[in-house]
Amino acid sequence: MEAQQLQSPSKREQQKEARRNAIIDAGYQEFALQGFTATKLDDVAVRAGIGKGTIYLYFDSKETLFQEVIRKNLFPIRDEAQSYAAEFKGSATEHLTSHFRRMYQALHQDRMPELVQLVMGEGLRFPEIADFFFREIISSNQELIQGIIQKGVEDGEFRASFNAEFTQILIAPAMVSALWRLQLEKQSPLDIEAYADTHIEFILRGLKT
Amino acid sequence: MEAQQLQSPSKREQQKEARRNAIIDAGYQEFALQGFTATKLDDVAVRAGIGKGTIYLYFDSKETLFQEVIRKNLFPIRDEAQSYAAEFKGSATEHLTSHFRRMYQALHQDRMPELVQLVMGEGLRFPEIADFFFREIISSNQELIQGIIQKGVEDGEFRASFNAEFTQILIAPAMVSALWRLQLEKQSPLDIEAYADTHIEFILRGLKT
DNA sequence: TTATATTGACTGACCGGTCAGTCAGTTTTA
DNA sequence: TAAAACTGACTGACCGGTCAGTCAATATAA
Repeated sequence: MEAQQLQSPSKREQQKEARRNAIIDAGYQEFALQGFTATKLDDVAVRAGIGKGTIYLYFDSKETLFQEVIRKNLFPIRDEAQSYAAEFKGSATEHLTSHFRRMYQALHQDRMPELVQLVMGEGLRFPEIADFFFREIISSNQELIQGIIQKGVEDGEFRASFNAEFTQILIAPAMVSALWRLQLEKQSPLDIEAYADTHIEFILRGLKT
Repeated sequence: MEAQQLQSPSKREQQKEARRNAIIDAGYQEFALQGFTATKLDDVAVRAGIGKGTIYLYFDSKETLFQEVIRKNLFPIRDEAQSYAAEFKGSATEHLTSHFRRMYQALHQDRMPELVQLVMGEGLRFPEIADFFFREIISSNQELIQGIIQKGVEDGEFRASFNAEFTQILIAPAMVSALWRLQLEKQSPLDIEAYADTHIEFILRGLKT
């Protein structure tokens, strides 16, 4: 029995895992659409195709579900960025360029802009999420960029005088582009391709020796 | 009698104006502290030292009050920036430097970081506020910066190849610094002075010929 | 000047709608 | 058939918005 469980989860366990993911998925879509406070668990349940009570078999509270939604959706992005960076072969300039290109791609795919707004607008009010977000996402990205810059300095590609402590200066325009696309597109459409090009060129120019 | 009313407002009229401002003030503080959705009009009333019903003698709804709070607090900043820019004498480099210094000062004074988060997180969900914010604040600031850059290009201080359409790239790091200060200070304190210095230097380096 | 009438600013108890969270009963699985 | 999973009607707290009544400020009358 135990051996069988280790080899392949029972039908029940598979079902449970599927349910859990369905709820997180539905939560993601509703939270992204409505924001945390305005999201109704009834709607999440309908979207997941289950009864509301079932949610409470998998999560303690709306807040817990919210945290899990954020977690589950940001982890893959971080992991992918890290493994990509670890394997990258090329100059610091090339690396930085491709890192930011991938960042733009990630930030504008699917419901990421909504997630950015969610985290910035409401998420950071939850200490747990602010903590998680900083520790797992921001820090990781900062260290990654700092690593690239340091290599660039060592190789003589980048100047040493830029205070690499402040990677926010490099990243912020990308975050803002996601928010803009989401909320101010009507007032003033943004050509993300051109924006990203301009931004990356600006960064390189600011860092080059 | 009528003459007297024109010269100095009656006691009632003074009272009315004072009340209105007290409510906006109280609303500002509560909204900044709790966010729009979580703010209770009861609390606003208590803070303003009045009954809840009174709010509805001055504003149609919670949303209207919110709009007025945003408006009242952002107008002065915009106006000051505009008149300062109009009178500025000096090179484009000096002008851009001082413009951004003033922007940092404005963004980090009083409850401005909270206001930034409020607008970015919840405000933009209200089309009216997104519209107002874009039309009265962002546009104005963009045009101002574009003007400075253009002068810099004409005077040969700045390169012509930067796409000045994307002023967001220049501004975003300042906005993000306000959010950081507000929410991520615990995880990783930010030295705003040094940050602003680095940012401004980075901008100039990116624009200079 | 004093007494009376009118105005309108203000109040807070109240109402109706909403929704997170619960639990007794039902269905599914092993 | 026992246990586990699931359900959705229900509850109670919450809160934006209302309105009948109060009272201070002002206008009018005596």
